[in-house]
Amino acid sequence: MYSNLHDLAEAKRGALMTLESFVLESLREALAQGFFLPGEEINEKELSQALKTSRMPIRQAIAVLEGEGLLVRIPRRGTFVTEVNAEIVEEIYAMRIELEALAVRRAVPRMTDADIARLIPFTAIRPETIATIQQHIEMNHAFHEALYAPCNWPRLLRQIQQLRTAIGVHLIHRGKFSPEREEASIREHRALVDACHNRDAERAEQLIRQHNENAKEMFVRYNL
Amino acid sequence: MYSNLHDLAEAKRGALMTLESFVLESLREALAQGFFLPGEEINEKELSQALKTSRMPIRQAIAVLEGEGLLVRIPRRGTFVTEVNAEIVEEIYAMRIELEALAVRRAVPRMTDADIARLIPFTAIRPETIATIQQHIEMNHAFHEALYAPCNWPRLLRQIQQLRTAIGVHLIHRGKFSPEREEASIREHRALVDACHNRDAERAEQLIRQHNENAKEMFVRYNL
DNA sequence: ATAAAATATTTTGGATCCAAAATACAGAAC
DNA sequence: GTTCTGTATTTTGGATCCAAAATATTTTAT
Repeated sequence: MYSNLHDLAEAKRGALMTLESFVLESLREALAQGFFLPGEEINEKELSQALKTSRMPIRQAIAVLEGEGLLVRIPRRGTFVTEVNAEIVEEIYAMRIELEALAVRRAVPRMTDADIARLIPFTAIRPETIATIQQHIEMNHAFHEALYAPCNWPRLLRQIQQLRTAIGVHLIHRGKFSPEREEASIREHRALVDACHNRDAERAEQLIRQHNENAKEMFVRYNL
Repeated sequence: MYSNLHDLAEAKRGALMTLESFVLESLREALAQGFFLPGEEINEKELSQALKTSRMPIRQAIAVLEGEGLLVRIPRRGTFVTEVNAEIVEEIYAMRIELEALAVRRAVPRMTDADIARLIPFTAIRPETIATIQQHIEMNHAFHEALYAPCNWPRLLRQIQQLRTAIGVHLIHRGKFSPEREEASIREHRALVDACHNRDAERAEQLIRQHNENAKEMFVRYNL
């Protein structure tokens, strides 16, 4: 549905330097928000009409996203949102577990009090207030971003971000919402923040590994 | 220099589906072979003349490589080969250590006898026969590719490949060649092949971590 | 009615064109 | 000689155009 995309896009129009980066940001956001189904075909013309540009910036942005692994182009056939099957989920989670462990290991000793303060609000969230998958993903995203940011390694952060988006696309559409998992997830976040507070990197790493293992477990059990 | 690039490119011309993928492969290869300096500017027009295409496929390919992190574009300024400084080397090696450990851990139990047979020739290489950085990188690349391939996870393999290329670009130009390290490296490869032969994934993982730690150590000591 | 073949339409990949921004260059002022 | 300013050139970003391939549609034959 390209009309939703149009609305979301209009918000950032003009704020960015080039039309290409405008399209890029819009597409990234749309992907993260689940406007497209995994495996869905992306039509350049429709996109260019929705975003009111020529096909050029679209083509450029699509190429970047292919490089990032979020889209797949098949020559002379078209562009498709990266498909996620059981095997790929295993692969992506395996990578995430290692990279996010690395990020936490490095972030914890570098956290300022302000960094930790930013994490506190997430521990106060009451599970009942999270009603949709979108909210869950958004909250989760914000928490993990804040948790890893102090590691201050842009490539690592970008890679984690990309792997999370790839899973997110799938989650939004096929994901069944489980209040129990939601509660457990927030409990695990709390434990993580505690470990950060004590500047216990080793414990934090262990917790983030377990957290991701649990998430994967839930994912493969209910969503595939 | 763009004339070398032209020669290397001609070899694959026509074999590929689209001009864009032809340009993409040529550029990737050129980067890996050190035709460009880290930080060097890429001129679209010159490139298109060297590869005898219009600017279109060049622009597309550059966008893909930006998505992969090998090139950086600054709006209205130009495209540059990703710069690598001491901090970035630390970051890339840290990611490599985790991801390559993961790849080996998964690859070893899945190796067929044929997979292991492919590794044997590398253990027989005599250090004296490796004379240039290029040869070193090429040999290293082939060995590691063969080592990780059986893990059969395309995203993981691609990511490792990208991180290795990013380091390689730098290594070729600034890298000082050390016969002692060369010898040690081949010894470490031999130990790795032994571990594979015994299907000892744990030992292989420990060895690849140490191998990469040593390589990083050498890199930061002599090349920065 | 179904399958195959021919035709029409859509859509991608590539080339060219144009405008605006950045860069390089030249000349003037101090 | 150096610095500032105004001009010329280069180069990127975007739009449009075109051809070839793929897809959809219609026609024809069985």
